[in-house]
Amino acid sequence: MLDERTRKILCAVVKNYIDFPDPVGSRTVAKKYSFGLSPATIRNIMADLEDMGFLRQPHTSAGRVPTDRGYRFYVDSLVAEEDYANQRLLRELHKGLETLRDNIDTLFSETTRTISLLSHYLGVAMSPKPNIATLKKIDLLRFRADRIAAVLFTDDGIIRNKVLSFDLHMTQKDLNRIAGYLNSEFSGCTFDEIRLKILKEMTLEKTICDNLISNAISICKEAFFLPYGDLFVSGLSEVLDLPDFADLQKIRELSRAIEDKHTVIKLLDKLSEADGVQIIIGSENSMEEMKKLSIVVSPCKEGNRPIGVIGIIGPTRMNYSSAISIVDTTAKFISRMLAER
Amino acid sequence: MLDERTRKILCAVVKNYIDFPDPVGSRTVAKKYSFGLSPATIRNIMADLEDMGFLRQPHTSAGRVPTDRGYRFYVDSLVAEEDYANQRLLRELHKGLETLRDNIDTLFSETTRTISLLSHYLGVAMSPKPNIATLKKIDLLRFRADRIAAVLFTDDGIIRNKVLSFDLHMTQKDLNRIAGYLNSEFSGCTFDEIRLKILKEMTLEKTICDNLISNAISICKEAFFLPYGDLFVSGLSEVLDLPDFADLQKIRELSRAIEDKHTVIKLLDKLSEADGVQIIIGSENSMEEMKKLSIVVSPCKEGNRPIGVIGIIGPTRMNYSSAISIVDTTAKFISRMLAER
DNA sequence: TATTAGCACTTAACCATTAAGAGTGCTAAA
DNA sequence: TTTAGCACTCTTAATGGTTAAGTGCTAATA
Repeated sequence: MLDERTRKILCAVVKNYIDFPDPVGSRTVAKKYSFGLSPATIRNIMADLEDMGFLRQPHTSAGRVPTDRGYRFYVDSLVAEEDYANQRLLRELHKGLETLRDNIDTLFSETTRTISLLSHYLGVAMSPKPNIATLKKIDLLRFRADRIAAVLFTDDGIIRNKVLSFDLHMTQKDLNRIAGYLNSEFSGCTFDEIRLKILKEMTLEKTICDNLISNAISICKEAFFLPYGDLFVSGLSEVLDLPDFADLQKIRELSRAIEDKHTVIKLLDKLSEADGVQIIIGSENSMEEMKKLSIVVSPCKEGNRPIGVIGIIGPTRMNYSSAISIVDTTAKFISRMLAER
Repeated sequence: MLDERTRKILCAVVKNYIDFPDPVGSRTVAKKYSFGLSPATIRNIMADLEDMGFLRQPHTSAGRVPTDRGYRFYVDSLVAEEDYANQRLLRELHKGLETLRDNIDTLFSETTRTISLLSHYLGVAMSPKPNIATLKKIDLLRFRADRIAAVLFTDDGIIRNKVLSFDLHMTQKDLNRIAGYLNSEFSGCTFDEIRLKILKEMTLEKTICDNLISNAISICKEAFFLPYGDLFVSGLSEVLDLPDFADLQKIRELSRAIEDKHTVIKLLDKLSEADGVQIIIGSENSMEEMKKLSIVVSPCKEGNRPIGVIGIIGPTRMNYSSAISIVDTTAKFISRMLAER
């Protein structure tokens, strides 16, 4: 569709605009990216690119600026080169995160910090949601007079606990028996499956005479309904230095976007099951507040199972090359680390 | 020191400046706050107040603006009136937080959201730090091949768990015995005390022949060193609408201030042991990035024991009256809720 | 036919100037 | 002691002129 020369000029414009936040003129392209063409020729080509929707002019007689479609073209033609920066990144990750292996929340929150420091954009991470984790073991422990603490062990290696109110008095022995029953019944099932089973059990309505089972079910009703994965964002002070957010309105939009955690979680969730780095540019985004931002994310996986998502949020004028490489390296590092434990 | 009339004029200036973000002129004060004095007289008094350091002029021939000292005077003379807004606040709190009682982290993060929504400033909260909690019970559970999960119950009602690496193979029975030993030894002690005891034990150096005790100690070495209380901040998009943060530099300072979690935690920590609402105005703040911000905080207590801190961060030109009332009401609400469980 | 040089035109950004408006300090009168 | 009046200061917004960057178009050129 685009011939070689046109393609190169488009990339040159995008690249230059990423490096310097001003509209790119034909002269600049001619000078900096020795095509052996005069500004006039390049002007013609740029006008074509504008017609095709890859570039646009902020106003008549300004230089050109990439559209989201232009960025998309550039990104697709990018091969994320594993450069020396990755070495530095890996060292950084080792130093900062190695000890956090067993505390997923801290791990993810520190990861966002590291990512944002290195990329100078926002670092984001979503910790694993419980519903596809499979239960390995449940322990029930007495706690205060009328409370039970359910400690849930899952194959994602995260220990979750939930406090349940329970008016009946039960000894630790009772609880152990119930836990034993639940383990035999549910271990190996995912949380989703367990919830389904419980609902079925409850609708069966057969008068459950077995006290143990009836108690077990009331416990389950609460225990397996856990909060969704958490969202971590950091690096606001990094992006405020970018000229893209020099204007108050932009900052407002950005902060509204990242404070709407619920929507961001849903967004990241969709991306958590794919493989490798994924990029969403500006208007490609379904989330209203994000239509002027780009996202570069990668799922973290332990084996095949998604265990969270990490990524970068920044302006559409983002250094995609470096962002991709940082996200990719970090996601792989974390995946490897989690697999090793 | 200040006569009645002077005091009233000072308060009028501060109040007006809080309501409208422009320097306050003598005419405005004369008109709006019927003192029965002409602008000229008020001008004289305002000049006096400036000499005394309660007001200042942004530039010659502008109206007056309160200094930090001026705000301080105003705040000290404020009686936080429990007004109808509190009723609304309480309803809001009931609706939003009641179900979260047993999940402290979610409770605190939701609280910041509620506070920021109501106050239109930043909501902050620090969840309890573990070091002054007293241990009620510890359970040790086998987990994967070489890991042990320590589940810690404390009198602040929070269940903490920590994963320990441990190369020796131990059965659940072994662990139960060790847990029993630890419970008999440490329950009723604060984490601080426990850490001290362990250190002492370790330096005793007497060849510990008892396998159980030696294992118990290695477990303790890890188990009782827990991450510090967490900091929650939300409501950035609220404050961005304030004229006080109309300028980029201010926003940068603010975001740097709240991203430096470590320092903020230290700051809040200091305030967590006092009683009731505390207010720090601008330059009174020891934290460099906060010298242009004000903080209104209150500890949450369960009985006598601090269990966290909640508060508001905003510009020095803050509606102190409403901020105080919101923080006070919320802190009391949470304290009561925690005590009831 | 594809490229280039030249030129008129557009626009934003910058600067200085101006005028309006708000508020002060000072002085003199009440 | 308070107030009225007035000259003065400073900010803000509007105005207009200039500059620099960059375009689109046309005509010449390889």
